[in-house]
Amino acid sequence: MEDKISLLNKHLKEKGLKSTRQRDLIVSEFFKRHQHLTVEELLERVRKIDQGIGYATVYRTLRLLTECGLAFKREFGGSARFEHSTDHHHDHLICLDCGKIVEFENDRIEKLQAEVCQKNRFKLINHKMELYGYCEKCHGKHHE
Amino acid sequence: MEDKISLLNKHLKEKGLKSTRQRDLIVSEFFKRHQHLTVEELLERVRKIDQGIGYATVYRTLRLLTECGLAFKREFGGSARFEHSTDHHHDHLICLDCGKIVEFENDRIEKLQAEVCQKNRFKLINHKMELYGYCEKCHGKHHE
DNA sequence: AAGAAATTGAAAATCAATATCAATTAGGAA
DNA sequence: TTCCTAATTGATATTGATTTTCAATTTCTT
Repeated sequence: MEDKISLLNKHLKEKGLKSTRQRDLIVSEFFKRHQHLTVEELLERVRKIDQGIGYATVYRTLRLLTECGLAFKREFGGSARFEHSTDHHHDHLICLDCGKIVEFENDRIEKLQAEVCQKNRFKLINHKMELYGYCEKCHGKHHE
Repeated sequence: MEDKISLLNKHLKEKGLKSTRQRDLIVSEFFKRHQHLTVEELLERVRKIDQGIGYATVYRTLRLLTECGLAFKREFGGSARFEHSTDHHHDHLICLDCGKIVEFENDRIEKLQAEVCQKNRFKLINHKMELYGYCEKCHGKHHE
C-alpha cells in the first residue's frame, strides 16, 4: 500500500501534478481492501473521514489512478467499478442477487477466444467476459 | 418477417395493447435486415418514411419487442444495440475501428464457462462475452 | 358513432459521468 | 519563510443515453 502511494506520488511529480490531502485520502481508502468499488461507494467511505470531499474529486482521482496503471475500470451494469490493477488478466463472476464479484482466470477460454478471432480474421485486442448467476449463499436463499 | 409482425400483434392483443401506424413502421424497419442497430440508427431509417416519428416511440417499441422476445438488447459501449432474437445463443466480435459486429458460437467456451461456475459454486444464469479487435479490413489499414 | 383506454410526440426528468469556474491550495523559487 | 503561479477543489452546469410525464390524438370494442 505504501508502495502504491509512493508510486502515485512519483507519477504526480513526473507530470507536474500535486499531491493533496483529498487525493491522499481517496487513494489510501481505495487501496485499503481489494474490492470492486463504485465511485459512490468510495466517496461514502472517504466522507466518513472527511465530510467535505466532493463527488468530482473522487472521479478525478480514480481517473488518475487508472491513467497511471494503478487501478482498472470495469464497466459492469449500471455504474463503473474500479479494482486494484493486478499483473494477471482475469474475468469476473457476478452474483445477480447480492452483487458479489469473484475473479477468475482461465487460460483455456483465452486460447479458444484467440482461435475464434483467428477464424474470423480479427486481430484480438481485448475482451470482456462476465458470468452472471447466483452465488452459493444466494442460490440457497432461493430454495428455502 | 410477416410472421414476426403477426406474432407481435398477437402479443399486443393478449396484453390489451394497440397496433399503431408508428409501431408497425418501426417494427417492419427493424426486421428488414439482421443487424445490430442503435435506437438512433433505427429512428433515422424510420424517419425517412415518416418524418414525425418521435424518439420516445422508438425506445418504447424496442422495449416492447424485447419484452415479447422478438428482440434482444446488447449493451456494447455507448448506446445499446438491438438485434433480432435468434434461437441459438451467440456472442460477438467487435471491430474497434469500423464497428463491424460478427456473431459467433463456441460450445467449448460455453462448457468451460459452466465449469468455472461450478468450481466457484455459482449457478450460472447468463453471460456476456465480447471480443474487441480489428477486422481484416481495418487491420490492413493500420499496416499501410 | 361513442367512449374508454392506450399511444404519441415534445419536453422535462433521471442517471452516470464530465466539464466549467471561481476560490483555495501546493510546492518550487526567491 | 514568503511569494507566486499553476494545479486542485467543490459546487454547479452540462452532456449523452434513456425514461417519464402529460396533454392531445388515435385505436378498437361495443
